[in-house]
Amino acid sequence: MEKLKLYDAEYKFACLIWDNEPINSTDLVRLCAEKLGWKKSTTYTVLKKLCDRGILQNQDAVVTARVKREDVQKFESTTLVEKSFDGSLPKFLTAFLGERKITQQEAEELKQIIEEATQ
Amino acid sequence: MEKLKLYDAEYKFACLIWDNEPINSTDLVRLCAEKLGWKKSTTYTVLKKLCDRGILQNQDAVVTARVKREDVQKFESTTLVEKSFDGSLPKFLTAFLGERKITQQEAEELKQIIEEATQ
DNA sequence: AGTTGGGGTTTATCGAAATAGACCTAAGGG
DNA sequence: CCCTTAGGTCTATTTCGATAAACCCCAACT
Repeated sequence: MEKLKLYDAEYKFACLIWDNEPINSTDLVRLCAEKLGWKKSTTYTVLKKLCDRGILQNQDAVVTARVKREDVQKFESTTLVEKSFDGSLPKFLTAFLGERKITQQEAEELKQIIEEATQ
Repeated sequence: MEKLKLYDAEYKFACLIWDNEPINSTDLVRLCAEKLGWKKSTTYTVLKKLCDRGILQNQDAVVTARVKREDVQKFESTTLVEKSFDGSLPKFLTAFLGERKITQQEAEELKQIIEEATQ
């Protein structure tokens, strides 16, 4: 299950599905035409690839996701932190914040999340 | 100056420069051959592109960076958070941590970083 | 004068992501 | 019975990131 890597077009496509599943495939073609400017065959091509990779499924013209959005997000964020920050979350956070300032409230929220992940 | 986006090969290359600047271009060719398995022309091709984009510079065969590693890292992390998490750092953090647990010490470090960014 | 090595540029190749064209089959309506 | 439409496949085409081949200039050395 290591193919959680989605390319840009695939990711946008998957987002439409996460936001609308379960969705009929013909409706999906319409939606992609509208939101992404895709032709019918483009939609089916990408859909098939993601189905083959086990990310989505298409049964009786009903498309659903087999992989949760959070799993893909986690994969992406982990990949970035590993690639650019030695796997170090503090390094990531330092870079992300830079000179940026956050409000008291955001800070509390973040600390809460950290608290909950502390063993 | 909005072209801080580096592709994978470009990023690896830039890392070598950040780690070794200032570096003579011929030495850089050697280094890339060793570390990345690149031919001379590959090195010069990528070098030129990054110079044209203002990321690096090559003056009298001495290569240096014009953009700081931190700026690229900040751009990358910001881009990810915007693309996948609505620009919300808490959402990112939640996804990144998932079921993962962190040690007391890491938690302290993170909270410290947050503290410093709180206005 | 010929060769070697440093310092490059210009143009090409190659694979893969992104997108689409052409075509196919089955069901249903007039 | 023909035509349309839903639902889909298979095979291009286009684009671009990654990599390199071939070539060029010039200074130094022999």
